[in-house]
Amino acid sequence: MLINLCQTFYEVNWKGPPHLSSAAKTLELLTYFSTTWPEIGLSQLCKMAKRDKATTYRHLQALEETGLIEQNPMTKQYRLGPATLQLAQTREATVPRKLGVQAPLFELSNATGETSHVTVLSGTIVYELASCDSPKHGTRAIIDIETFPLHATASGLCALAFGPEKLVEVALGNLNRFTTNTATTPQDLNAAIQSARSTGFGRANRSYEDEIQGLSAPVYDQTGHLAGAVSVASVAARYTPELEHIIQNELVVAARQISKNWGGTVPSNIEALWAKSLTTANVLETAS
Amino acid sequence: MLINLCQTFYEVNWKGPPHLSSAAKTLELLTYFSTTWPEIGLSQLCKMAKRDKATTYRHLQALEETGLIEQNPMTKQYRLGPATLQLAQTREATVPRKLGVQAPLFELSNATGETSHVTVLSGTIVYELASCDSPKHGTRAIIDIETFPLHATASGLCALAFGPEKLVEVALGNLNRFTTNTATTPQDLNAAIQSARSTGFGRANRSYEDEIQGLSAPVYDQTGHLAGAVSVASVAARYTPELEHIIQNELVVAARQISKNWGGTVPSNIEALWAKSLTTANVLETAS
DNA sequence: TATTATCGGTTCATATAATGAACCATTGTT
DNA sequence: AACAATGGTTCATTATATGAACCGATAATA
Repeated sequence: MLINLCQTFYEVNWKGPPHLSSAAKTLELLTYFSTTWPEIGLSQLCKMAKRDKATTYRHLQALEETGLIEQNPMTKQYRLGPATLQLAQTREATVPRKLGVQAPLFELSNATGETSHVTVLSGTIVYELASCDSPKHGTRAIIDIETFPLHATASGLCALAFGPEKLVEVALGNLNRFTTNTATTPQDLNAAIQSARSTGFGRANRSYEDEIQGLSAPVYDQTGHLAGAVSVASVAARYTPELEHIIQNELVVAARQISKNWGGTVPSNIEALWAKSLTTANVLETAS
Repeated sequence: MLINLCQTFYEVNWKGPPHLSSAAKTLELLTYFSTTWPEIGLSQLCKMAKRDKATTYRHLQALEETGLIEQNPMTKQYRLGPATLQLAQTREATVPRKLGVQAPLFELSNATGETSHVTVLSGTIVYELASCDSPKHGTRAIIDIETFPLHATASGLCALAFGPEKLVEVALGNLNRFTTNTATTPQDLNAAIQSARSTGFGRANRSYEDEIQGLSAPVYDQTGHLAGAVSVASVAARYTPELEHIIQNELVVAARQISKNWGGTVPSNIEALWAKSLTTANVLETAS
């Protein structure tokens, strides 16, 4: 698992896998480049990756030969290269994902007044695919990570609850604490997964970031398996049962639409869970 | 140099570099995926890359761990993964290129009635960045390669003529013949380079594909060095001096605009070459 | 101006990690 | 039922990656 959640604090808590293939080590370098840190010098990258300079240099050269990175001729620092654009173009031509996501996300953000985003599951990693802000509120959730921890985010919980079983093992092996609410014991995590499996929604109640409440619904593609999740990240301070009800309704709409755009459909057991959840929510709402 | 110009004919003429690092061999696998061949099985990929199955499998696993490729759960074949989208997003946020290219390309195709495209130079490789068709003619050039040979394309000649000197050596080491017009001797190549240096335009007269005539102008970025080229690919059958004159005029406009959008300017010596070329063309035109 | 501390890049003996022939388990075809 | 594909795995061999020390250049420090 090659995840760098927060490059800024790379010094602390680095615990690299004991044995990585040379190729994997080379590819891992790519994860250090981000929009917040787009250019990295050789020495800096060595510190980040905790690797030798000569090795890192050779790895960078391999990446440069294929155009995945390039050297800024002015600063001598390295940055992602044009080959990345090629690959993305081919990927999107092969498996159009972003295309089927824009409109539903826009609707979702509009209807809820909150930030929405879509993630995709590939292997054991949950990736950010697209996100959409709502201008309704001054404060809003900002999605600035690229890979989502399975155990601490609504998207991740969706993957755990409705994706391949092996994911749970992976998640159990990596129960990082992000906030006081993060599930860091197998018991807590299983409870969260069970909750998702009984409601049809992944829920992250300030478990990844303080003040952010995430709610998430699974999305399917033509394989019939879980392909990702669509989520709404709300500012916890203004989270109410009414808002949750709205979000759940809109999530269901978006999840259906995105699944359709990806060539799949939401399985009937998930639809049943949603129907139950929404009815219950309705009851609660009318009771209040 | 990791170039796979035409994966369809991988069987013939494969002559891989003698020694590649493991990482480089892993990355090379990425080049076999294209829009025309988006999914590749393990055995097939072994044949293409002329590599052992076990090795290829391990390489694929490394790529899969980072999300650069994924396995289609239905067919078990491999395809590019979602991480490619992440990288492209970061790249475009770091070095906006496509953004500054769309409008000028559209204008260029419109004004010339031909297919136009922009390439970027990274290291010693010329990459396709974007292209734009014109609906004017039924027959039109289709750009379906991703990396452009230096010695046989207009874009490549621009890079050789106006880019770093070392490119020439690289090009001389790889004088593949594509058509009967391809420059396959150092003499021919030098003549083509000199022609570009004296006119300010790269020219590929059916040297890469039969029936395609390419014309190309250099583009610059904030470093002050050549960053790429903007080109028009015409169907040779309808290529006339008048059309060439139009294309040259429009190329100059596009090259200036794209350079500006990329934070650079066209150097005055190039501008001088263009001024001379266009005047000469004018004379020819009025004379005819 | 000399000193020091960076930086990106290079070398070479060492030992670790990549390799591929042969293997297995499935699947689909004849 | 035999065959020929496929994706995936094993393990002895050895080729390949590694990193401490080094270089030259640049830039800040004294």
